[in-house]
Amino acid sequence: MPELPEVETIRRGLQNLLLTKVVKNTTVYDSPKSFPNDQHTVEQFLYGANVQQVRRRAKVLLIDFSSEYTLVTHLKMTGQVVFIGASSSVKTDASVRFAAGHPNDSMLGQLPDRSTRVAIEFSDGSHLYFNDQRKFGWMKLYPTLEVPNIDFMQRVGPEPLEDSFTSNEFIPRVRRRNGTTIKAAILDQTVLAGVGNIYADESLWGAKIHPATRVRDVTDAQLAELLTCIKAVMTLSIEKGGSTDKNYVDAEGKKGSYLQFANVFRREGLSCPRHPDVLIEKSRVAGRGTHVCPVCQPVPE
DNA sequence: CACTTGACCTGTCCGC
DNA sequence: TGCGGACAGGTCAAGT
Repeated sequence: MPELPEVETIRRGLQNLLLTKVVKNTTVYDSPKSFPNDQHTVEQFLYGANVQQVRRRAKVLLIDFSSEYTLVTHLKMTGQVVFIGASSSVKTDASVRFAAGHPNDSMLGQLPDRSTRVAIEFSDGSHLYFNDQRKFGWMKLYPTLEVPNIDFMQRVGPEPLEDSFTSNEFIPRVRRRNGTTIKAAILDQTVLAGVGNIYADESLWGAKIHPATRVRDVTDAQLAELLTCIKAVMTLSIEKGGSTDKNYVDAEGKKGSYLQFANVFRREGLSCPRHPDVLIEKSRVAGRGTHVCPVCQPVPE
């Protein structure tokens, strides 16, 4: 679920809340993919270190510490990050609690809970919880200088929202996947970073391209329009705090409301915004649930 | 090699 | 009501 806009929303919230926080302790629950580092490394390079900055690359969250180690987190599908401020006597509310990622009901209860994979305690008594129902996500520790050498970082494509990323670069990268469908191509993280199922469907609707169209059958002009739509959709989503289907609030008490603005995603059976009398259809493309307007996006030959 | 499918997991929803 | 199966969808490994 968390795609680029969701992780960027998380980054912005944590940047404000975590700066200068000092790590006091960590607890790893049932999370076989997290902290393969030996306990000695975690203790030596995390404990007593303070947060310098919070970065994002693609869908990966990067928390840099003064020890020149970086906490690298991938939320995959159901991961979430929850910050709870020091509150032994102070009542926990939106002013001290930040939650982002895939929402679930447990967020309204006490943490840690059944889905908690990692808990980080800071010296002021606040906590950062990494929760993940399905255990696909992970949290690992790397020397900051080695982060660019991680396999994923080596292979992941350009950031779509960089002004320097234009159709001049986008088109040849997509055409490397000429034999597959346009949806599979933009979901490929080595082509460009950060597009997941929601924004793939939304941007393809925006560019009026059927997701199952072979890349070779999409014109350069259409690809240029598609990139424009990817940028627009992601920019709007970040403004809206990302996508969530259940209610939650971030540090400022705002909801991630992008899905209210979605044109096709999870709107099967509802009317296309461009065609009030045409209903959105759902099918399966590139192994994912896929939403299209059958008039805007005619099925390819 | 290029592309597609399955595995990783758990919770939820739907039909019988 | 209970139960089995489909589904959710990011990424990597395995299969075609």
